[in-house]
Amino acid sequence: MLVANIWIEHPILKIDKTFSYLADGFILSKGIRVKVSFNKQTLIGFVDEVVDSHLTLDQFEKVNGFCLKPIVEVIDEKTLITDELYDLGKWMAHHTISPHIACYQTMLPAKLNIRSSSKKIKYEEYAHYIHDNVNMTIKQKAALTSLKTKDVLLAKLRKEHGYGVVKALLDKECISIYQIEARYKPRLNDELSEHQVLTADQKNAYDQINDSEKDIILLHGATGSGKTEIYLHLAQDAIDLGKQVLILVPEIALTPQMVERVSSRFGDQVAIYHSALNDQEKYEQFKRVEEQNVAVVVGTRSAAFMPFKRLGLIVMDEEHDHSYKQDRKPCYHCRDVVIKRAQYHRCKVVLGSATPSLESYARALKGVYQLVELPKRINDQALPKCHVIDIRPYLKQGIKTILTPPIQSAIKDRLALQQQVILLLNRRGYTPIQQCLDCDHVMTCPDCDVAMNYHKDIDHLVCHTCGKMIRADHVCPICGGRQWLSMGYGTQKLEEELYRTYKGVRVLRMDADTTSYKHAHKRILDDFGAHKADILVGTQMIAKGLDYPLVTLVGVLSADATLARDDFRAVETTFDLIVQASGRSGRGIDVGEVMIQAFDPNHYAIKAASNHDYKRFYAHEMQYRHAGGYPPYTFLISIIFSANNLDILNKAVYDLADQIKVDRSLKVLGPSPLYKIFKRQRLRLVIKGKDLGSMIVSVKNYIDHFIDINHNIDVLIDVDPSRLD
DNA sequence: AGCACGCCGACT
DNA sequence: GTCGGCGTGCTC
Repeated sequence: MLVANIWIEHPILKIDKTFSYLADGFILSKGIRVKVSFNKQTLIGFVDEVVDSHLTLDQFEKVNGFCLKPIVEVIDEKTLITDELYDLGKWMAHHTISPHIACYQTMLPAKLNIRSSSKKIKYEEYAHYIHDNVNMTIKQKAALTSLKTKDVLLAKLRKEHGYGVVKALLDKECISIYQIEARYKPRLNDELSEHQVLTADQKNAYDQINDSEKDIILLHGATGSGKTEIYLHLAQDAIDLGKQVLILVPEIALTPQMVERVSSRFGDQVAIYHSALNDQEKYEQFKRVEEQNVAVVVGTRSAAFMPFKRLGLIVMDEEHDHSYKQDRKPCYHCRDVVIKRAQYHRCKVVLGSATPSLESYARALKGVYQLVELPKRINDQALPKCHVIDIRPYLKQGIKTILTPPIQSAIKDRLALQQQVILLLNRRGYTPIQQCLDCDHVMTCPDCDVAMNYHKDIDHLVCHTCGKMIRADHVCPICGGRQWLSMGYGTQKLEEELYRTYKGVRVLRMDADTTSYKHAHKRILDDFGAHKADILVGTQMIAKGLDYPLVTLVGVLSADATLARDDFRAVETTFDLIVQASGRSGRGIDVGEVMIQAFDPNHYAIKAASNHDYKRFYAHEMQYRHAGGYPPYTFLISIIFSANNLDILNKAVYDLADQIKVDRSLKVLGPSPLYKIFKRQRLRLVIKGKDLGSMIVSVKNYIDHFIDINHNIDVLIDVDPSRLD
């Protein structure tokens, strides 16, 4: 008797274990989807393993105390995943303390998601030549001849030769029709470009990477030092060996530029994978990789799970970026995933950044990773000159604009020279704060305890945490007042102010609001690249990777806003943002300039960033991490508990904290209250320790028990969280 | 999450 | 005497 252990796709995913089913008469292997009856419902499951039991059905029931049910139906003929990805899922479930099924769902494109087996896969119809026929018109002959060399899309054939002609050929059985699954090919450059010759510095770095005995290389290169060209050369080497290459970028906003460069080198062997693709496109890209029709994949976090069979190189650009960390269950870090995959494929991982994460840099200094440095910009181009502007004196003078006089005149100069400007303001919307004129109440989201932002274009207040919207003419919930004071600056207001200040200026705005429609990122960036605008305004999504030679001024308008965050990584994030944004300036012939507006211009992060001095920042920040007992000196596990009822939540979590505190090897911080989101009250525990492996095991035990007895409390575990705010 | 079983109140 | 309220607990 064959017994299949199956992960059940269950709505609440709280049960992380397999269920056994009778598999006699089915062809099964791990990674195949099946329909099974589960508690009087038919659910979809994912086969883990099939074991040949020597027991009979009756004996099995006696031994185990339950009766095996047969599998209802097998969905897939072939397994969805490779052995490697199957093991990767198990590894991920353990290391992120997440249910296995959640991990496999994350790894597979939505079309193959276990639940969504019913979603239609798109097919394309092709026409195929069979034989000639004597009774053919000239048009029919022409159509048939065009088919002789290769099969043609039926729709295309009909369009070119006419519907009737094709029908006649079909009736005469001169052609046949067959269907194959559609394969999305992104529109790529037709012309291929040659590899550029590496400069001496680049060649040196390239050689160091190749000669390194270590498999993980941290490429610490200044912004504009030509890291991408090195990636492309390394990729070519891997392809020449018949291997595949994975290039990761942190945000979709960066994929157009990277895709452009990679595809102009490698043509249609390139696949793109990021969250803006629809389900069908993702599925088709996944299959292209599986069928090995792709040599290079460029993508964001989720591309780390592509079904490669012979990876030769993984590049992770901007490795410090926090969007590599998923903040939903399973909270995995893309860097950990690709390092794991590289071990399996025995290939190198190149982590590139101008501002490496402290963890990675520390590992490189310790010799765990190979450190390769590229301190200078390409062709000895100067790093941009940075000016830090203290906002406070202007505020005292009563100047109520986000653009201080020095930056205003600098922008004016650039516009006169027909050069371009990038302005970074890490706040979307029009104004971030709405205060009641009668009682000073600041309007917060009714579901989330965070201030609501006014968006002028839609004339609504928007909660940036949950998306809730309220009409702008709302009444104050405290005093009934109707008059509101709008304070602060968002990108919309900045855009408006630029139009007012500079007559005839052309401004593009890039933030979550302007990039919601498909291909919006590419469209905005293409327009800016074609100099259809003078100023690009945006949130952090414009800080990284963009390379426009006409940009000679970058303004970071409120540089220390991120410092106010109560988070161990707040300073690092601020430093990164300033250095990365600065790096957009002066990448062409003209020397670039950067203006940084801050309330605290003497803060060490701002000073170090304005001097492009990573090492000094690193030394300084590591002291703080050491003193505070934060990563990379310790490991953290964050556990966020949420429930509708605060009393129940408090009691359960305080009890749990007391239990864990008995364990002397673990340090427990909290429970600390977090602001509520989506109407749910939240508490967090942070576990600190020196040995992540044993921390994972004990936390898993405590939480499994906790979930068993607290059904109404949601638990989100983040092993090695990238931030705590 | 469903969907059962289960143990107490208002109806023909 | 039973129809049905939704509390509790299980799902191979």
